[in-house]
Amino acid sequence: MRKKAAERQNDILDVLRSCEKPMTAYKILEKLQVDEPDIAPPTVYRTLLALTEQGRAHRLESIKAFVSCTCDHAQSVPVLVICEDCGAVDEHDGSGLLPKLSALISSTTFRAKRHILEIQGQCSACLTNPVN
Amino acid sequence: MRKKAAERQNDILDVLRSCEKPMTAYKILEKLQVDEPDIAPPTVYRTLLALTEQGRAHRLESIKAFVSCTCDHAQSVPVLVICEDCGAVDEHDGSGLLPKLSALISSTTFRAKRHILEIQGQCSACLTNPVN
DNA sequence: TGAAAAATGTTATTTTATAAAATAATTAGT
DNA sequence: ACTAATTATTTTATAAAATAACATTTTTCA
Repeated sequence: MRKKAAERQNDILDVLRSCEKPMTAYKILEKLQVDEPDIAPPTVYRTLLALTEQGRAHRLESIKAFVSCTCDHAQSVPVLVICEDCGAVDEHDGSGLLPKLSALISSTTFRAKRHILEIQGQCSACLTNPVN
Repeated sequence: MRKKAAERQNDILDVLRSCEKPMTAYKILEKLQVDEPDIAPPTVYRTLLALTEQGRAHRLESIKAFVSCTCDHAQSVPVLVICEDCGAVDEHDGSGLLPKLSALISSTTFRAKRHILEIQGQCSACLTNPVN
């Protein structure tokens, strides 16, 4: 008996929410395989593609991992702040940056479809309390 | 006879410059292997790491590829504009965005080390002349 | 010179991602 | 409601990207 896409999407969102840290596709796969041992990578990747297209999850391109969206899913410019030490990710809405960004690139001639804004560094917890 | 790191770095920069489009690590490897058939992936990755740390090349995280830097290598916030259709990449200096970015994240508590700004869309050439 | 450290090379493997084929579910026409 | 055509999903297999671990060479400097 096979699952509907929407149901799978919820399963994966549940996994992402239950782990505060970003998860790679294969980590997600492992979690799903606890209940459904036959699931294979393409199922996970396909579902993650749907989720990211809907804005319900984000892919952290710089660390090849995924998090669930914690802001407004409709926002067009998520800014993902990643702690290199503990892996925690914080999400902000970067819509306010769009005017400056458009000015920067030759926006009259380039049609932007997707903005990828990621910031890597150390979060306050890891700065305060090194060796995490 | 083995090559010095600086020489390898120049070799790879030459490859990146001679191809206007972004190159994956393995495409670079292929090019190098024309002259030096024994080169292996780690050599390429190590050299690319040095180049990106120096700011002489950039890694396009969202498409897993590399380009040579065309701006000031010292700039801290490269904005890489990628055409999804033809693959062309344009580089801009996004330092001017830093104040707004800092304001957005809790900059008093997060210490930013690296900014990843990539914009995907269609360049003017591909908009004007579809089916490239 | 020669021992220690640093840089580079090699082999093998791991991790990430997707192509292609197979199967199941759904839809639309009658 | 039945069945062919379409669409969606799963499965198998493999491709592509990245790195771990170890070996070797070069450099440094006592």
